[in-house]
Amino acid sequence: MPDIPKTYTAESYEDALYQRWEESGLFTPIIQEGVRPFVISIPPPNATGTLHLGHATMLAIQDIMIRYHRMKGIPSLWIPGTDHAGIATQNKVEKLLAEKGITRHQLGRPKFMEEVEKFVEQSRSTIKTQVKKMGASVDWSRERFTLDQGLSRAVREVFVRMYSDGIIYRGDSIVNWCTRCSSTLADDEVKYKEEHTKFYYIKYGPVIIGTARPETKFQDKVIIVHPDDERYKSYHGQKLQVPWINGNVEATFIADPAADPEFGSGAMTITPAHSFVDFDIAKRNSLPIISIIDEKGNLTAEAGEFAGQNAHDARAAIVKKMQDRGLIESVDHNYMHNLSVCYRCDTPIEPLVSKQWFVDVNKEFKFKKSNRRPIKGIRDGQKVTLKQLMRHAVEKNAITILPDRFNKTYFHWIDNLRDWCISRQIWYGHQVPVWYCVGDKDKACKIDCKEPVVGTSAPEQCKYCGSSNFRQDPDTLDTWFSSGLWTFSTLGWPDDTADLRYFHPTSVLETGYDILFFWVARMILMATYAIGEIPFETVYLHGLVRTRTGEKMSKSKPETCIDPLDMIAKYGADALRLSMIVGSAPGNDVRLYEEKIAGYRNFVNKIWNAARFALLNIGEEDLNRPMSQELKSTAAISLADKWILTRTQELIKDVTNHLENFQFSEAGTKIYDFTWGEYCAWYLEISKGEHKNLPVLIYVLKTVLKMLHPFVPFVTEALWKELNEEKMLIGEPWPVFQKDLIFKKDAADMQAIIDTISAIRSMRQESGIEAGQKLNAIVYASKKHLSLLEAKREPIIRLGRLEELELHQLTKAGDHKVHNALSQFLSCGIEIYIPVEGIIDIASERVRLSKEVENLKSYLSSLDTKLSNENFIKNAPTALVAEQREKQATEKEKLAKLEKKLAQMSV
RNA sequence: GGGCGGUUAGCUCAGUUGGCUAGAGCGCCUCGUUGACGUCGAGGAGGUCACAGGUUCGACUCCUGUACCGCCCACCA
Repeated sequence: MPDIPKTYTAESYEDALYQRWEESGLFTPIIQEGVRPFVISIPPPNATGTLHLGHATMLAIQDIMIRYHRMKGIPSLWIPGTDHAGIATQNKVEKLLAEKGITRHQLGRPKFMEEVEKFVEQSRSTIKTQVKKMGASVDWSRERFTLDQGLSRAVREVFVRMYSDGIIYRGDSIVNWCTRCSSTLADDEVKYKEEHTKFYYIKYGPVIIGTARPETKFQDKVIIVHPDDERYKSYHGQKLQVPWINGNVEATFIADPAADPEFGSGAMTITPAHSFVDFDIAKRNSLPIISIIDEKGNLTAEAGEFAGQNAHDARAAIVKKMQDRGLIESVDHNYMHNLSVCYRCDTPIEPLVSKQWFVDVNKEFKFKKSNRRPIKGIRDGQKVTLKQLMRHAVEKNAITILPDRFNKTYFHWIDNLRDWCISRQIWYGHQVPVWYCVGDKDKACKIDCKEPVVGTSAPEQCKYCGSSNFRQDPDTLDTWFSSGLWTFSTLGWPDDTADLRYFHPTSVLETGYDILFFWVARMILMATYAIGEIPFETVYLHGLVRTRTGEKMSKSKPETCIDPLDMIAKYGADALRLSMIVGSAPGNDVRLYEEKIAGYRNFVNKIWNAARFALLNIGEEDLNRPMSQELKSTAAISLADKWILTRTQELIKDVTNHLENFQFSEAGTKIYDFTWGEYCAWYLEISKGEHKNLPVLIYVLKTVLKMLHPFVPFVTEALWKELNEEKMLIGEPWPVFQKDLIFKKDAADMQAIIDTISAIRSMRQESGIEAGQKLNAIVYASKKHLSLLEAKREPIIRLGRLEELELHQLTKAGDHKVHNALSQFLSCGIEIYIPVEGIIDIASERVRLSKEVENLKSYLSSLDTKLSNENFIKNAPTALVAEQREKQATEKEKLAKLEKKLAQMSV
């Protein structure tokens, strides 16, 4: 008999098990031509530090999918990796340096980069450890990092292609500028914060204009009015002199629909260089764009005497001057507006015009079709825009988004998408693959050869002046530019590798809904553009992990913020995994707290003990005996065996279906209920009293362990070893539904026994009979049931805690009187009486009985009305009608018996 | 302003083609040393499925509207 501890202590098994898995090589799939693989690219965690519960969630869900498919015998690849996360990582390192009083500028670019790389190396190894702690069965041999040589090559390749297709361009455009990061930000890297501020109404010649930012108004020179606004129709195109902050300016009236006649005076001035809306108006009307604020946040020469001052700080003085000049009409002191701030550092965003690199999402180019798994519906060489491609991929169902409500969000995002600013003025990242000739020292370049040279590597010689001195563009690319390539750059693209050919497109992209735009959409853009394939077939979006009260978890609130590593140390990775899977629906946020994890730890321990008990009954020789044949041999098989075998087959069907349909919570719940509520609570309990059928016991245990494995890989693998299995569970085949192990009738019979025992237990306790008190039970049943009950006499007595069990055949008259007894009438026709004379007060039983009669009556009346409704009979499925009829009959019979019984008690 | 989601037992949540007297875990109450498990076992209380209409033989489930909570997008000078 194996010596197994009474409780499962996760920490003494997990690391060793993970190591065994790794050493087994099973994390690395074997390419089988002709078999479609199952592939997940991990959403690469940022190389900024540690994993949080969001990562734990994604690891749990993805590991379930990977392990399931691996067990099904499908080559399953899960590629791990990390993202360099340019801005986030640079900020982090800058903060660390600031603690030592050092700035990145003091260090200089090369030294600073060394610091970053040191930090990142550390961080990446921490992340790797944590991924292992979760039990994630990723293929470490294919681990990638967005700054790897290969991936960097992919980045340059895409950049060059896009540039030559005219999709990437360099231009002066309005961008979100973070003055602290000294960098641009993409539109979706800007967050909004509500803020109270002053709102100024200012006289501008004949009109009153409103603004919250008077410091940007120095060069406002046009008055925009709506073309249809009758008040201003005669002014269109007129010029006039207007007294302004630093003297008079010449103002022009321009008609443009952007002006809302209902708002204020219906007229407005514009500041094209510092407002996205105004910039568009200026472009439409070919108006000059004058920068008032520079990249440090200071006022430019255009501000006259205020030049050089910080724009925000100068506001008061500027307002003062306006006031002195009589320009201020009024001030609203309680104006609410949304302040835009940097999503990384919370600094207010300054929209300004700057020379940057953009991806044009509306520019047509010739689509290049993949020759392996091309997107349907678009021809090779067809002219398309990136927007159209992104829309097409999802609209035509090449990509399925789950839950599907996110389709709408996705389309809305695409429709409002503007050109993507991809250059960043930070140091950490892929440097823009663009060079500029600087000429030679002795022979300064006379020809104007300053045009950008774009290429995958530095140019050798300037085609104009022959110089080989080039300066690479100092900017780096948006992090999402490289992570957008993730599904195929990790497989070796731009080379035509075996991996790329076999594993792309990937199967499922599983991630949080919060990065649908940041990342998911960008991957669709990049894959469809660069290789003419979709990056993945299904997008599964999980919700955010929140605190018990629904707040976002934040490290600044340690009392509610849960660290996955702490939980793993305390409850085990299996428990943590379950707590994030069961009871959560896709796309919905999950509230997590410690008791929940503790609950699943209890379940993990239950699994352990279920196996432990089985093992206490199984000898070594039994374990090692092949016994698949004996399973079906009728000689040794009992009713309980047939029942549990049937239930097991049904479970295989259910769990497999749910997993195929991404219903992880449902699948988990089903195995949980089966393991605890059927296998342990009934099958094992009943087996204690009778001759054990070892083949069935072992078969069911192993089958359940297999199905549990994707959810709780550690405890199941540990037990698998105790079962003397040589191979590891991770590589076992997924259970297959076997029709010949379904015993429908026997299963129903067993259910009748279970119901009988439950009824006895419930009667005892409801009447407040002491647990130690042994009782007699008198049971009436049909001939068929009688032999069943006879056969299961032992468990009924034991589990019902009876002294004696009297069995009688039910007579047609049903006239058996058992005086002063508790009674229960089961739907299957079994009648149970427990004489309680001298044990309890019979009056309370009367009360209980009448309550039950009332219940039954109201239920029956609802059935009656339903069945007397012609339309129900006509329209409802016949099976349902039959079922309801049957129910009506049995419940009617039951009611008659209950009423009779109640009458007998009135003595 | 536009869009999306939530509202089911005291708490946290399941409930996917509309068809069982609506389920689970935790908590609560009563009880328990039965050959694995007290990280256990038995039983129980507790819900007009937010509200109001509608469609349907039938609605927690579909439609319309309302209220409250939350999220996303846009951002009115």
